Amino acid sequence: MRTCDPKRGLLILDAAAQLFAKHRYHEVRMDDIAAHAGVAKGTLYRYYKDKEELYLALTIHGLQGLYEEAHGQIAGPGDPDQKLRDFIERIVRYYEQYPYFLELIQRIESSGSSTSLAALQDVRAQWFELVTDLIKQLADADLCSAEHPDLAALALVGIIRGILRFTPQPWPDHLAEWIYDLFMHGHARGEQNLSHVGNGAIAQSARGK
Amino acid sequence: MRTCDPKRGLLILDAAAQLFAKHRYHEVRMDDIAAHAGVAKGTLYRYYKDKEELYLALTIHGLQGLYEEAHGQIAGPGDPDQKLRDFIERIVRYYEQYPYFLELIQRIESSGSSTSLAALQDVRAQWFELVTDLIKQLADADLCSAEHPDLAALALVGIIRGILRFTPQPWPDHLAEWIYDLFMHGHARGEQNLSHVGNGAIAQSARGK
Amino acid sequence: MRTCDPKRGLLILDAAAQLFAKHRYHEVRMDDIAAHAGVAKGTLYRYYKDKEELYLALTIHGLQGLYEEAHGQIAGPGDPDQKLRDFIERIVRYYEQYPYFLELIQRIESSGSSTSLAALQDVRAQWFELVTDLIKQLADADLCSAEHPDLAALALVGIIRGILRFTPQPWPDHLAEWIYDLFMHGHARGEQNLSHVGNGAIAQSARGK
Amino acid sequence: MRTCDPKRGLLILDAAAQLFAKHRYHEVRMDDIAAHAGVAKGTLYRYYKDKEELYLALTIHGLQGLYEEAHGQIAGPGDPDQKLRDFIERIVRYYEQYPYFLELIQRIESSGSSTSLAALQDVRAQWFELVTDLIKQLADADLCSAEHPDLAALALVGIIRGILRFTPQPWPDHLAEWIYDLFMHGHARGEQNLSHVGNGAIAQSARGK
DNA sequence: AATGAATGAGCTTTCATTCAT
DNA sequence: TATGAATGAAAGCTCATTCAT
Repeated sequence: MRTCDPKRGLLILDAAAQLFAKHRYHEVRMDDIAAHAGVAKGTLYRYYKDKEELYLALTIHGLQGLYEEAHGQIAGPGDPDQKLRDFIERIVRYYEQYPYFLELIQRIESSGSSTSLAALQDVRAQWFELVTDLIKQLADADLCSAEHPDLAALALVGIIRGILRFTPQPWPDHLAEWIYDLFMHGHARGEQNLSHVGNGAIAQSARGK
Repeated sequence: MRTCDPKRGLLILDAAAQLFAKHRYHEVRMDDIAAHAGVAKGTLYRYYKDKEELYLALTIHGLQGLYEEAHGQIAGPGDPDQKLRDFIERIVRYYEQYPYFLELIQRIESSGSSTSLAALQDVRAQWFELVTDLIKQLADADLCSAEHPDLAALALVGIIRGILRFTPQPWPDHLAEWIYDLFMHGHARGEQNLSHVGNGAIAQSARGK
Repeated sequence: MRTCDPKRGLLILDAAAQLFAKHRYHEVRMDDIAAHAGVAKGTLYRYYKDKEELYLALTIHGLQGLYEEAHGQIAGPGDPDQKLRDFIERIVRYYEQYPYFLELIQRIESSGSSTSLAALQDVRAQWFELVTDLIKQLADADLCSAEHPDLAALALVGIIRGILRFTPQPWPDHLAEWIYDLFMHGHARGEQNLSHVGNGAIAQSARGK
Repeated sequence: MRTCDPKRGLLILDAAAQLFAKHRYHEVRMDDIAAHAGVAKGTLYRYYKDKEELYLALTIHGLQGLYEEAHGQIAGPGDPDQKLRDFIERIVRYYEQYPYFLELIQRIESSGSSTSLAALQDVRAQWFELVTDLIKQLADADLCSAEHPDLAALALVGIIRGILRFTPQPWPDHLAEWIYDLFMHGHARGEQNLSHVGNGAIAQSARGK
């Protein structure tokens, strides 16, 4: 749709994000989104062809934002190991700020036939390429295995997702670092790596406080 | 949910599983499920109160099945390290056989107010307790860190989910083992461990197995 | 649509006919049709895919009915001249009974892309073929010109339509006969042909009584 | 309807005419008309109160144009028979030039409550009076029946309409003359009169013209 | 006066649920 | 008990109309 006023387009997206994060797709009514965004229902359809496209735009927007945040740094020069730490930190922070995105990202599905579905595929591919690229940089610096960087990327994202999704906010400090350690060094020899975390906020929250 | 003929109840569940795996909740119509199961639409309502309950029953059934498969072995005696390897292997196989479950498991959401929602929470808790327990066994045997077994459990499940979900089948041989390695030893020193993935079972002896 | 209960299908069609005759397409709401037919709105969609198809079915049904009434007699043996008289009579009567059809017939248009649009074309072609055939029979019996039977058919239907549509009911007796005379002998020498009508009801109604 | 710039008013009317001729009332959107006329949507409402009035103005405009073309000649002195021939010729030509009018004219319906509906009734009455008047002139000159000039008028218009509407352009030569013959002399003795249709103007002298 | 983005009433359509058979 | 036609509440979507610019 020809977005006339970009600001309003984002206003709608933001309202939708909050609702789609709390409720399932079919539980969110266009009326609700409109009311939440403070616009008329018809306006939604000026900016997005239909409910599905609004939903896709939302997911794409989220991925895009995260991608753009990370891209500049990862693509640039620098120590790959530090880049990885920063990257994880960044995602954790992004989720802290936009917790609903965590819910949205996992609802990406083989939906209909919308044209903008292709756009989503693109951003997603772009995103995974970025993560894979980061891991390749590590491998090039001999900091990790050069085998299956793609699987490693999936694993990394899986860890982050799995932990953040089921750990209630606010998350403890050093969570990002803990994730880094697990990904790089594994849980088997995690004792020494976790030492600095065991005294921090993680242990508290994880043990039910 | 006065299940009259249990066989028919499962028939319905199975039909529903296939549809819910391929399409989103709101895209699956009760008509479709009925047609797929070869029963009349009204019959669905003899076995499940409504669409939501059918959906929950489906997820619970899947989790339960996986839980029961794993429980006997994990709870029993034996080498914790071997148990973990077997456990991962088991999940990978389960997903190989019931790929739709992979989709279903991540759709567990803060749904409505259904009474059987509690049942789902229970199975899920039960399931995570099982995984956490396994990791504790490892820690007791001094095979891994004793800190944050719950976070480690989330990470493990996250890795598995992340990889299986986005890796098209057929999966490479020894995928389960690769996951085990990553989880236990991390990606940093993964080079030697990964050599066998996709090339057959070469590196098994290298790690003393 | 798989018409389950044909009786109900006609019930709906009949209700729709009355409404479409009095109001324009966009002025008739599906709610109205449902209420008029004494069924629920959803039922309409069991029998007809959408509003357009319901509308087309209606027109087709009307044409079909008129066609079938006339076909048997025209196709059979007999005096062509008498057949023509009977035919006109028949249409006039049909319109008397189903005045709404008069309105519907002229709304046949190059509408959407519905598949049943083809069906409509068929019935219409069938119908005009019937009239043309009748005129050819007259020509074969040397009762009229053999030239342009198709144009003559169009003219005949045009006369009937033009008169009936703008003449308020109840129509005078012998109207059909007057039409026959005009079509066959023209208005120039109409005086003697109309003699029997001038004393009937036509003159009364036409002159404003 | 405070028409500010009459030229623009006609521009809109012309754009609307083309669209309403090809599509049904509810299929034509104000957006379409505006786009077609090259003006903004809001402008339409400066010239016409609402969609209905725009539609009525269009029909009235068409009828008015046809009326004005014909009026001067019919009302003036001259041979009634020749006037009739000219009249039919004129309508055929008018339709040839503005085929959409043929579609519009038949969509005059018991529409809403618009005030300008009365105006339409007026033009229509005016129009039929003109035709009826012409036929009365013929009767006065003893060239046709003096009975039911109103019915004859309806029949004449019906013939023209019926033929033009369903005969694809380009129409055969002398179509107007053929219509004249049918109306005046009927189809029964049409054989000699019709011979020239499509074969050129042969039979003119035969009828003393 | 002209514009066209915003509006929202009201329409079509869907589909979970019911219930007479 | 199983059925599937009927239901109608609820949703998505449209588009004539308005009005700030």
